[in-house]
Amino acid sequence: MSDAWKRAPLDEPIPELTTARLSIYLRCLDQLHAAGVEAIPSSALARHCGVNGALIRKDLARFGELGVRGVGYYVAHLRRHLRQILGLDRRTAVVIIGAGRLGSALAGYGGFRDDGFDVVALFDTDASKIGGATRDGVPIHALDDLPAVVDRAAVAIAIIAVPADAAQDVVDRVVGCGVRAILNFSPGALRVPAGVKLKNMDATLALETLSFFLASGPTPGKDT
Amino acid sequence: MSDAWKRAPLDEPIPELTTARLSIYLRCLDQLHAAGVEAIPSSALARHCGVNGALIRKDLARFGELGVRGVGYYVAHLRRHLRQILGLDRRTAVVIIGAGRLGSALAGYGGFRDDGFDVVALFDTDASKIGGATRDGVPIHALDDLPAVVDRAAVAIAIIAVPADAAQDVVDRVVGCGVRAILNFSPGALRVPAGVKLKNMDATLALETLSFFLASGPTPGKDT
DNA sequence: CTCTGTGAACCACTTCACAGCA
DNA sequence: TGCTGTGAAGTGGTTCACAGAG
Repeated sequence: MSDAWKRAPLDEPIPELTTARLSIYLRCLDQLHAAGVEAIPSSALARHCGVNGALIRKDLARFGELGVRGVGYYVAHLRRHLRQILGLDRRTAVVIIGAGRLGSALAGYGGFRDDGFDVVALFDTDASKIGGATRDGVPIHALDDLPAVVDRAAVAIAIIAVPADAAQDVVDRVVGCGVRAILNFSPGALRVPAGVKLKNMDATLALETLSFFLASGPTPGKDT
Repeated sequence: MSDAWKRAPLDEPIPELTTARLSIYLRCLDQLHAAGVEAIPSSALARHCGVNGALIRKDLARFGELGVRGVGYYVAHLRRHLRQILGLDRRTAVVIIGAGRLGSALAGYGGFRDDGFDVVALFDTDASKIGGATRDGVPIHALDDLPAVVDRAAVAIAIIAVPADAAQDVVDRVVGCGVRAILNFSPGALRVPAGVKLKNMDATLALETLSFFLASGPTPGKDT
């Protein structure tokens, strides 16, 4: 029974719901920082981003004693800390597979760049697109060039924006290049080996969820 | 198979996680149906879509006794039933607010139509776009015409694809037109009144989650 | 026999409540 | 005093295990 149990970073796994909230806290803090707020108690931050105060404290306490008793959390300090925890204190290279409409739209979205993510290239199998670039100047490569680009640009994340029937093959190739984080926009389930993180953004699934809500007599429910 | 299915205990609310899984089950069933499978036990369906068999039985049992003991579930029958539960047995009119790159890309995505969702119009405030149409022939209206179109086409779902700083205002207008289901692609939290279902598809949030995974020593975890 | 439907156990996350520090 | 950090209680969803229908 040891007494000195330091709240060292990551001694136990962090629930994904917690990490999603960290991003939300960070956005609130950005606003507060811009508004010149220096410190804020969990209760006020909670009201600001619509969650329970105790939950914020528990979430943050996982990463050390970030707060100050009697005061709350120093905005600038916590902001810096969260950015570091989320890996936003450095830039991350991202590739998009599929230079169709969705892939091109995502490549041109400035929100990613502002957040530390650089879309360094798109990939496609359409010969008429290969060698070109999007309207924003992001080059479009042949899918076969993926390993070389991933290696050269130290790509950490791949975004999948290809038709459903090509998605699994693309994922396999991406994983084969050593990419361990994938954001998938295509519908349907994809398999990835252990150690690779796959996050799905399935718009069709979301529409069906809304359709169910409408079909089953709109009962007031929580939003997501 | 008898049509004498009992009206399920819909007296208690259905968890959203359950409804998301219903969509997944349905997709599996579509494949099985195409493959000519007539009936399938929960254990096999479970393996097929990567969840626990008991969970499938619990999910489905909420809507009545859909299975047959000793046999499993009849594919065609269950498929029809799930489509009805999810409200996919009829077509649903959808509008997209924001005729930028993302909005246009979504308007042209055939997957929605195949699933029963018709994108009937886009809306924008850019005068140079208003009165035109997307490459797929979907008309682009002025945002001020929203109430008229929603009314005329019986629009049930709105997709938000506008910049973050315009999102809340757009949502308020959409809700004001009587639309009670919203799919939001813009980052940040939005407020909707009770009785309106809001579903967020925040790509930046997803990228940050992946970034956290990469930053905190990729521990093998479940995918989403 | 096989497989569903379901109570009970289990587990994960959230909220409550309060000791303790500034 | 006001607030954080945290054990304890509460909540909700998943898995287990089995009675019972076909």
